[in-house]
Amino acid sequence: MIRAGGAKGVDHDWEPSVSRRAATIKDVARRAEVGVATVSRVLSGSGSVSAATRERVLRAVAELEYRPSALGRSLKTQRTGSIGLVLPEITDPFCAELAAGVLACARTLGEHVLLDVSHDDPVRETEIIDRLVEQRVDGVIAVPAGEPAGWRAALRTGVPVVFADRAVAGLPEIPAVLADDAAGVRSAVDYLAGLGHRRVGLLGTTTTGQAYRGDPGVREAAFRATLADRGLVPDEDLVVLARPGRDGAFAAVAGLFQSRPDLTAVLAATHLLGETAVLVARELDLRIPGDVSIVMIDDVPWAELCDPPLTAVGRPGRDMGHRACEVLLRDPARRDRGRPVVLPTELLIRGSCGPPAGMPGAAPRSPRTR
Amino acid sequence: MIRAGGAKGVDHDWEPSVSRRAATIKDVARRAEVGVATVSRVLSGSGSVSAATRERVLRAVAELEYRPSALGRSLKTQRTGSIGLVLPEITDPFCAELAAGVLACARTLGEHVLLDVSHDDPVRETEIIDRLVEQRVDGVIAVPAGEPAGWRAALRTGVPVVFADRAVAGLPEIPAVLADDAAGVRSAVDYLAGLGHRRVGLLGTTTTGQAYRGDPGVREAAFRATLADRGLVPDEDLVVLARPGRDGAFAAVAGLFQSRPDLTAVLAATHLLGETAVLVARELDLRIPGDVSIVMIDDVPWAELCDPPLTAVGRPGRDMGHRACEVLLRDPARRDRGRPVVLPTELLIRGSCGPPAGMPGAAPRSPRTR
DNA sequence: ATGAAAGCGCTAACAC
DNA sequence: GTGTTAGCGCTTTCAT
Repeated sequence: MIRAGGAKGVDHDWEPSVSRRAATIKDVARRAEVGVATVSRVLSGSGSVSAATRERVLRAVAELEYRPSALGRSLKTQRTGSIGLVLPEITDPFCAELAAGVLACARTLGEHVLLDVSHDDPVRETEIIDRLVEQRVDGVIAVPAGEPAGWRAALRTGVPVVFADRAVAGLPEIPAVLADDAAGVRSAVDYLAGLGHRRVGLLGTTTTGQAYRGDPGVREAAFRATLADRGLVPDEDLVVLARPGRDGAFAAVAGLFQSRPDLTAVLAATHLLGETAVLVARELDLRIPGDVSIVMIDDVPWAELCDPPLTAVGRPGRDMGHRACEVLLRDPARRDRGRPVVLPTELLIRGSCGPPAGMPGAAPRSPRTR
Repeated sequence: MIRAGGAKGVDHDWEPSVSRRAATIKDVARRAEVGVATVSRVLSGSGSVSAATRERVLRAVAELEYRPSALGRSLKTQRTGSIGLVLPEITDPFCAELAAGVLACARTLGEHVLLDVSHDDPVRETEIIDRLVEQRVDGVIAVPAGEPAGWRAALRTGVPVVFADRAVAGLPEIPAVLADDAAGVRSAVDYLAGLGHRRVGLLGTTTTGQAYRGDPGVREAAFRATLADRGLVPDEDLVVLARPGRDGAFAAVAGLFQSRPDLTAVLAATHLLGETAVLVARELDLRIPGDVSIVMIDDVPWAELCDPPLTAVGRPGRDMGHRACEVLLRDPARRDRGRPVVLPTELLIRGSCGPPAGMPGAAPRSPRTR
């Protein structure tokens, strides 16, 4: 195979085709018999090039199957075109939704997404941040584990950071996109109280490490506040905080259900707790909603498949991810003011709640009438 | 703003701290009064440096909060330390599991993961591949959408590719990590037949675009073959192929259930179809398993929460992801031989199957006895 | 309209 | 043991 040699003419013997080194901008320039700058201009669309030249360059690009290297470009421009996404867990349906939102937005903005999971471990999270900084990502979106130190360090490097779903106490300078959890809890408790429930339990989570804004704390507080507004003294035995993990959830739920058989309704602060509540209720032969009504925070696919379908407080995970990405990438103004973006929740009434067992009008030990 | 432009060693006036440019290896070298190579040696641990020098360098690194730039390094070494992960969907629980496996393995190997989703759209997938190549990822793991062209192009650039969960027909040279779907289907059908079922339906999916190895085709084939082995002529009316999406699933399931009330069991080839089957059965007032037994391929969290809990063929999504990553990153040998890695499935017997309605020993229109 | 050349931050020869 | 230097592939003045 003979190939007419270009300007400086010496033919390369291309190696056996299979693994010849990727073409660089220089190869293209040589082949098109132009300077590298011209190739760059053609490919970036900036500057001006004659039609004929452009044509030649494009042909060389095609013939060589040239792919510009983002490495060279990034080094020069000091932008990598990728952002980091730090999630506690990718198998969690809420996090996955959030990720989908980030991905969708990043795509429209032409950014890549570097994903990593922290398992809610601050040490690991800090490690991840470090590596992300080393990669020189253009920004980071995180559902933070709660330890401020790592994030402070990140800030010092100058990477823009946006929190989603949770915010870290003591870092008001980092913008956040949150769900209106307080309103969500309120809507759920109001609904339950409206049904006639007087002894409502809360299945919450312990706050590991630092306190969050936008997480456990506010759910608990909103729970108490709503009850108080209704003139119900929150019975402290009825709020139980589960340790992280399935076992913690199980212990908490079983403990609550067994120690307080007079309980008529419960609000599960996470979908894990909701799931556990359903399972434990089944094990204890408690009917839903006949014996106990359940509302769960976070709507997940299985909520509708449950029998009865579970009433839930839906939080817009996908929107939150999308929004966080927008704030990060195209809203530096907002990034500077510290006010968090708060997105509304929605009470999705399905079949898991009814009037309390003793209630006039309630069918005793049977599916709800009303 | 004046900066003393010193050849060697004039003190810089650092700017107001808030956004001064990140320190480079040069800054560190200058501050530690050594050459850049020494800094590099200290940081990479290679070569030899005197304890005293190392000390000085480390101090400078700390004082400057120096973070080596992966950009510079990658450009030089021609390795980015990141791999691409292309999934049809991140909100799908199976994909999320797979992603978790990849993430776990990548982490132990010190690689970053660039995630993108194709929505099973070949056009989009090709776009993603292109961008990944441009980023010079060290390799890509994909649950492919099915169009070979894009992958052929990828191969030509020299990026190693490994498929997971599905393989693309016509690309035997790309190694794949698959689940043993045929065995999974067989175990399910055998189980159903053993229970006494004679009229078993299959809810499959249409094969969009190219045919897969490891997806719809083999499930359907295994279904027919198992039935045949049992001496049952597969009734072609009983296998229905759903179009992608919720609507397609619904149409298929409703169609099957309504047109063939004599059906006593059904195998759902995907979790979406399983979910839909449960919903439709409920709507049609068909009891599970009294009127119809259901087995689903893919075990998902809600399978246990269903009432009754759903019997399913579990596929090791996380392992598959982990394995795919290993094959990609540390098993170039296997990468070359074309034989796919096949991981076993597991039949998880729960409560959604019983003997067929008319069966001697079966309680008519009621939960299973046996 | 186009080319030459100077880096971007790093590693790896190669000198000393 | 340590410094100097030549690139890696690209963009971007600055000349021409």
